Parts: sequence; C-alpha cells; structure tokens
Amino acid sequence: MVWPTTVAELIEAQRALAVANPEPWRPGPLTVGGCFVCFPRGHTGIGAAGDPAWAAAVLLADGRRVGRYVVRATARGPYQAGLLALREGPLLEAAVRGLPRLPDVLLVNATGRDHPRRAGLAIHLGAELGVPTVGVTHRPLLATGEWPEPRAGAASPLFLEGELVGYWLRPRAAKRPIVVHPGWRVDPETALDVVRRCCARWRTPEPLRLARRAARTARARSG
DNA sequence: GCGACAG
DNA sequence: ATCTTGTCGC
Repeated sequence: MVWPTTVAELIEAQRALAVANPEPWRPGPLTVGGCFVCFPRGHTGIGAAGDPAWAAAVLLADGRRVGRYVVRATARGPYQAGLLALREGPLLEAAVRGLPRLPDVLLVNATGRDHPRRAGLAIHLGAELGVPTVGVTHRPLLATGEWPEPRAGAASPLFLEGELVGYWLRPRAAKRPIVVHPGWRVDPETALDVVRRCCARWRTPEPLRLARRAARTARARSG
C-alpha cells in the first residue's frame, strides 16, 4: 500500500478505512511506541509541501526506552483539518519503521474515528503499518462531550453523531484533560487503558513525550 | 456565504 | 504545529 498524494486519493482511502473491519486487538504484555513530527521554530500557519520537518519514534518495553529513531524529513503538503495524512503520514511511517522492531501498540498525535469520514491519521497509520494504534490529541476534531471531574485518571465520553469515538482523559488532577482516540484495531476502552498506563508521571503519555523530545532535540541540533 | 476544524 | 509569561517543583 502507498500513501495517497492527492485529496481525492486520500478521501477514497479514508472511506475504505471507515468500513474496514480488522480483528480487534487485545492488550497483553505491551511494548508501546510513540511517534511525533515537529516543524521549525517560528513556523506558523498551515504550511506547504517541502516544509522542513523532523520525525521521531520511540519504543518502550516495561516503561523503559529500548528503541529510538529520528529522521530529518520534508512535509508532503499543507496542514488541513481532516487531511493530516497528506502532510505527516509518510513521515510518521518512516520514523516508526526505523525502530528496531514494531511496537505492540503505537501512540499517534492524531484522531481516529473523530473525523469527517471516521478515518483520522491514527487509524490510517495503523492500517499502513499493520500495528494497533491509539490517537492522543489536545482537543477533539469534531466530537463533543463534557470534561471529566478534576481527579487523576477521570475520563468522560466523546460522541460524534451518537457514536462513542473517544474519551477525555485527565492524566493529572489539576490540569487540562487530553483526548484519547481508539485507532486501528483498538476499541475505546482499550485505548483508554493503554493511555492510562503511559501517564504514570506526566500529562503527556510517556511514548509521545519521548518522541516529541527526540524530534525537537534533532531540530535544535540540525537547524 | 462564513466560520469551524487533529497537527 | 509554534508562540508567550509566569510559576511551581524536583
């Protein structure tokens, strides 16, 4: 399979992903991956194809980092809500494929079913890699729901046209909640379970935090 | 027609 | 995504 390069191709791929019915994945002993793309400091707006970028992925086993890969890359297009795969999809795939092995489950900075065609980048990247995925974002794309109570670990459902598409989750009692999105082969409750296990120390799940740090460190070193 | 709208 | 200022804590 190849990443779509045009809006029409991506929309067609998203429609297929929305009705795909992969075998549900159940968490056993976990290796958890995280991946992240950053852009130059001072970068603003939606950008364009050719923007410099840094993509990183990390692999954690028993909470310890056992793999890391960072690659200098180039954005494939501008950012447009609902079409994030056109900008970051191939970059994230390249970062994850650079790991010593694929994770049991991968955390992605993107939505899943919370998407105009129910096929956000977390789902798309998981399908592409053949790896179960969970999306984590700062806010929903289209879904709505009340914030959970200010207690660490509290969660509340997010709905899109009547469908449960994810959860608000508060990793830290006093701080803003994050959004947890079931991705490829992952149901909402499993997604929540995976992310909770990764938030022992920080608001941002550890695999995403380490991938973000790795990408930004590379950016600082290579301008 | 206009604003909203993951990163 | 990135920016901004102070603030709290290890």
